[in-house]
Amino acid sequence: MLEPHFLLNVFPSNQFSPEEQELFIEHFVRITVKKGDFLLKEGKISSHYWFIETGIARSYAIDVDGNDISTNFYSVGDIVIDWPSFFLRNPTKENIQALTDCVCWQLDFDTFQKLFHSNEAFREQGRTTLVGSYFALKSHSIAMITDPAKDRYKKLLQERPLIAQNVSLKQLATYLGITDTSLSRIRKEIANE
Amino acid sequence: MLEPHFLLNVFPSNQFSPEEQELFIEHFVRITVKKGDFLLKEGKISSHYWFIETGIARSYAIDVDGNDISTNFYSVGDIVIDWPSFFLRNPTKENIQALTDCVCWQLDFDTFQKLFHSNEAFREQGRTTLVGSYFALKSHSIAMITDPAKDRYKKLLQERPLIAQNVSLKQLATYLGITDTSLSRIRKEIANE
DNA sequence: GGTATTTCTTGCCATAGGGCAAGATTTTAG
DNA sequence: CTAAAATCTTGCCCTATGGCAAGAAATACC
Repeated sequence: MLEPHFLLNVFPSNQFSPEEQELFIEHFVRITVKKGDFLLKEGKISSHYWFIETGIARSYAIDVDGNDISTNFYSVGDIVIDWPSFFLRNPTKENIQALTDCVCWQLDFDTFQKLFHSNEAFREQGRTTLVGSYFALKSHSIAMITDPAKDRYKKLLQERPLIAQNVSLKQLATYLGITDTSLSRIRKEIANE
Repeated sequence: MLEPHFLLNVFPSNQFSPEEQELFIEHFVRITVKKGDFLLKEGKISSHYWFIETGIARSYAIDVDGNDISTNFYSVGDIVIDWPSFFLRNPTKENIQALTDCVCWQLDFDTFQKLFHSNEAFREQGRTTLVGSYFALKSHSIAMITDPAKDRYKKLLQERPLIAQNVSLKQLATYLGITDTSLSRIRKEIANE
């Protein structure tokens, strides 16, 4: 029995016609990435984005003191994209690295533009996805102000268990805005509750 | 001598044809807002956005403990929009309030959609503006982790002096993720440098 | 112009989380 | 299978920032 194409989850039939599905799918390229490989490196202009079929990835920025700060994590079904670099055609300040071997579906900027300006449904979905990322970022950003570190970690555990359980302490900690030492203590506290 | 229309700054002639400029401008409505009035209230679905011709505004969210957290400030030339509520048609969690009397140019969702799907230049600009907001939010969010409060305040002073000098201590402080007490002390330290 | 209200400053002490370093544990790689 | 490297835990003490409350200053209002 033939598996349905992974990208049908991304372009589901309740939102896209069969013709649209076929059109979009034929423009994506399947790539595989080894653990540790980079999808994007600081200083480059991002010319692609990806949907993850299998695996986990992380984006991070390097601050003035050389510390590595996780900005996001990506797992199955997620879009992996550096929005500003991809759309503003700027050199990025972020790195995106595979934390495990990954299978991804890749689209390049020019192809994206063609689809974006020619197909209304694609356009609406693109905009919705971007706004969704914006909303997630804002929620995280507000939580950093209002919630104590332990609550932020608990939320991550609940909302993204796959991430919380498969990413190293250090990398999770910087995403939560704390040190690995503190996160270790928080885990201990939670274990004792 | 006739003043050029304010919106020509928003749709400059190096990016838009005279026909496009006229098309866009005729769809915007000029509104005035009194100090203290709300452009948007928590729970509503945002159906408009605005460009500020004169005045200052602030958006804020109320956290679980009832504290008011500033999420952004807006001054002359800025777009005032709740991206998620406007595009996802969700009830918003934010409030947007005029801090001074304001003159704004307003566009409604349906008109926006019509222009967005019919005009490529409008679409490109809309996307660029949204990505710009995303980038600003991400920068602020990373700074909250990597920079001490004093540096964050100095950056605000430098990048948005009009805001830093015209918004109350309390409202600035929550935006920076600290208390008004701490910001007061930071100001004192800076004054003594 | 004077009173009420809001905003800002400051002191005192409390606390979340950080810095460092040693040791324990787990993972990686030959 | 074993050694090296990476990751995680823990102790000790430190620092940035918070909480509260009183007084000072600025602003709004009649």
